[in-house]
Amino acid sequence: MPYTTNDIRNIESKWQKFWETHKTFRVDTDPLKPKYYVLEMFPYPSGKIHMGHVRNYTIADVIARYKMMRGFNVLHPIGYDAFGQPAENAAIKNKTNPAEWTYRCIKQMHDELKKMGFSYDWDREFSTCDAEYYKWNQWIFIKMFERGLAYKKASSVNWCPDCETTLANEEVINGTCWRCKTTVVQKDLEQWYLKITQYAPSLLEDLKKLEQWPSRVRAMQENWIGKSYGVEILFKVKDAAETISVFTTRPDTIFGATYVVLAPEHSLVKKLIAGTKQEKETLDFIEKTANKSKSLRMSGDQRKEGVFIGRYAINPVNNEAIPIFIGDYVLMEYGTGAIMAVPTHDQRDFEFAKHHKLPMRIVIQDLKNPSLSIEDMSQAYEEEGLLVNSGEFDKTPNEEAKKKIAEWMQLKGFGKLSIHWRLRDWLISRQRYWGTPIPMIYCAACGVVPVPFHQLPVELPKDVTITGEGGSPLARVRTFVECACPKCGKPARRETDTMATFFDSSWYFLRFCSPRNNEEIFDKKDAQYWMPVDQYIGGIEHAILHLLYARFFTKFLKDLDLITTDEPFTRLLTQGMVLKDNEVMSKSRGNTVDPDEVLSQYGADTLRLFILFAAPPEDQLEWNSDGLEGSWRFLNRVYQMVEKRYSTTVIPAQGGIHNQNDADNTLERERNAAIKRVTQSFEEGYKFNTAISHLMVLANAIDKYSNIGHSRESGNPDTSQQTLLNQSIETLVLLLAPFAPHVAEEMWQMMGKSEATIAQVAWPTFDEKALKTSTIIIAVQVNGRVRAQIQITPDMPQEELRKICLADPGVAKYAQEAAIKKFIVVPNKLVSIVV
RNA sequence: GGGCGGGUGGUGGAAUUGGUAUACACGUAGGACUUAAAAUCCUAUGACCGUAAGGUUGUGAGGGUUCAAGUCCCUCCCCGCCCACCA
Repeated sequence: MPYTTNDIRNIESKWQKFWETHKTFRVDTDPLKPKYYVLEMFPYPSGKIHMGHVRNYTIADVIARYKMMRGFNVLHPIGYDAFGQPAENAAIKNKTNPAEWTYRCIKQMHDELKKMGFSYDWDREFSTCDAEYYKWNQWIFIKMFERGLAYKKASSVNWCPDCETTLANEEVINGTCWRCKTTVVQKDLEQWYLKITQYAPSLLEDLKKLEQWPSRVRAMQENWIGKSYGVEILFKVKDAAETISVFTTRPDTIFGATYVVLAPEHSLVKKLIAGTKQEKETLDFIEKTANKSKSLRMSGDQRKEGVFIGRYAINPVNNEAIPIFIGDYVLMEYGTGAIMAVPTHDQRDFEFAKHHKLPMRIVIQDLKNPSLSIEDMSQAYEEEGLLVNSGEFDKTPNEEAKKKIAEWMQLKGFGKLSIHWRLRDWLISRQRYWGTPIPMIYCAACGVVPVPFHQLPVELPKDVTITGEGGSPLARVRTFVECACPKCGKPARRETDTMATFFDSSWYFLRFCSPRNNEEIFDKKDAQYWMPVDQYIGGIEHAILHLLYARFFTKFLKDLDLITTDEPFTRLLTQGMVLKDNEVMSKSRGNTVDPDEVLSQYGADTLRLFILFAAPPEDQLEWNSDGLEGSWRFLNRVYQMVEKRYSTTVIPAQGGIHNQNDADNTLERERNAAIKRVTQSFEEGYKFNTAISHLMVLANAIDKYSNIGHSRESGNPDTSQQTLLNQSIETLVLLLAPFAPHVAEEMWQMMGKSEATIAQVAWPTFDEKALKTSTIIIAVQVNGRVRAQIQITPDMPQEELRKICLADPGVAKYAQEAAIKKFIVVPNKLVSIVV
């Protein structure tokens, strides 16, 4: 019977219904069974799933199903990262409510995921916009507040004029808003921050534990956290009481410091310029810089601007008076907001010094080319060398001098060793509606007061008009804003900012452990059993933000003694992008392929199989509809193979295998080899593309064997051959089950197996002995060229092998016994003869 | 500028980690079946020379180590991603 699109629809919906009614993938905490927690990065519910989702979730599903067949208690949940701006934009556009729009999208997404046949425990499904979930966001926030990890601070923040909200540093991409690409500007605001910097040392240190993360993700996090060792050096200001502290990682160049630069916002600047001739010029410059957006200031190829402020600093190592500048290339947020400038050995200082015609002094000489001179320099010399013009440190290699000078300065009291981090505290306030309300109350008498636990959740008011203009929508809802102070009971005002959505996704994997618990954030016992996530899967775009925040929250919750693990994700897989015509598939490019259309034409199994077969999971995947057709053909072939064998005749399933001839042995070997290789591709790095190729090899072998069987003169193959054939097909179906679960179920049922669902049948095992062959073919090389293929018995002794080799005409043509210099044997692989 | 990946047939990709390069698929060509088409099946398929047997060559380029290199070492070119005035 041909296998049609209609058959597929029927088969797939039949088994989806079966899994649903039997709750096949529902799991509970069971301390007697080994657990396995597979998780994909949950989706933002935009309504439709795209190929990126399909790829991500298919990879996760195949792993989950495999682990299930290996006997693990597998937790494989799904939820929705449902807060965020698109819902507000859609609400404005469609004149609806963000909640309504979001829940409609979730429903649609839920149905699409079901059609893919993913093995989720649907009983654990939730959305972050459910009050039952975000209540615990608020709870975490208050716990952080109580420990000083959530705090309010006025500062210059990144502001997106289009979204009318603040952005975290991590959300500013090349000076633009990560969401709408509008140029980000600076604005002074009072905002809530999370003190992630307190965890910087452990976030960095514990990266070492994450051996099963891609090295590039670890490297990206390491760069982002950005630990640097250096020295804070104190420069006294000439004729003043003030001292400037500068941070440097290059103390070896201190003798070459010819000026000092402060950030324009530096707190000392106004004090130092009071009454100087340069006062007005300096103030003008500060004003000018403040109007420049931070992104513009931070882009590297900007000309370095600055002005002399009319004051001098004393270099502590040589008592030289050097001018003090303010410059836009010095950032207040990093280090101490002040630098010592060594133009000869720092490119930025070099450019600044050239522009302002400032003095330079070489303090490191190039070992290979010792004629380095200021006149000839066209750029700073940042390589290694020996110190010169550096007093007692002359002739010291600069790497060594770094340490020596740092220690010497510490001893003399000129400075102290210090460590600086690139990581900044995380700004989480958003002036938006569709997010978790920050559970804080402002009371004129009591100050900032957290909402008490029994009043949680602080629910989002339902009837709010979203216009996208005029700042936070919540601020205009009187019934929301006006409240009683929990401490003194007097009228107070509620915080109207909501949390950044990254907050929601920083701990959802814990909530999946006990999603219906309304008394606690999660059940400690459940979390203890399921955590950490054994396999996490998602896009590389989350390498920094989400993964760093999730690690931070995990560490914090561990410090609250709620969990025992300090890292959330043991193993991480970052799947590659889906491309079409060599470009990333995206709506804006208009080159998307709708999974829904593929589903209605080919069904989920074909789509799953293609997407896994076309490329290894971590690589980019080029969409190819011909390849899709190929996956369809393969499934069809296997289906017909099973149907032909099991639907018409009853086949005796009894009897052992007594392999009689080469064909029998070959098939049995291929069967075992397929089990071995497919299993390996799961256990050693998820090479699903080769796993599927091994399934195809087995299918080819079965076909070949059946064809021989039909042409046998003796007519029907005997019982043992029937059994071998059945067993091989059975193996093929079992190995196929994680990849194409619907067809596999159907075939399993057709085969009359007693188990209700193949998803719970044990994964097949192989016998190493069956992989052996009685004869093998090896290559014979003469002087590195393959000259013959010879058939030998395994592990043949060298003398015999030598005879056989030389007797081969192809070898004899190039090598005679007398001329042999070397005779190298790679056991059971090849022979290499040197003449 | 810094970090991390890559570069293999017409295409997607394999290669047991130094041991017969191109598994498996896609595509293409030829054939079978068919009134015909689709579907399916069979055969061939890195390039070059040759009717063939066979030979030469071949994993971005060039060198090296080795009996043997896609894999190791050196020099260089190109592509992708991430970070970047971070002192």
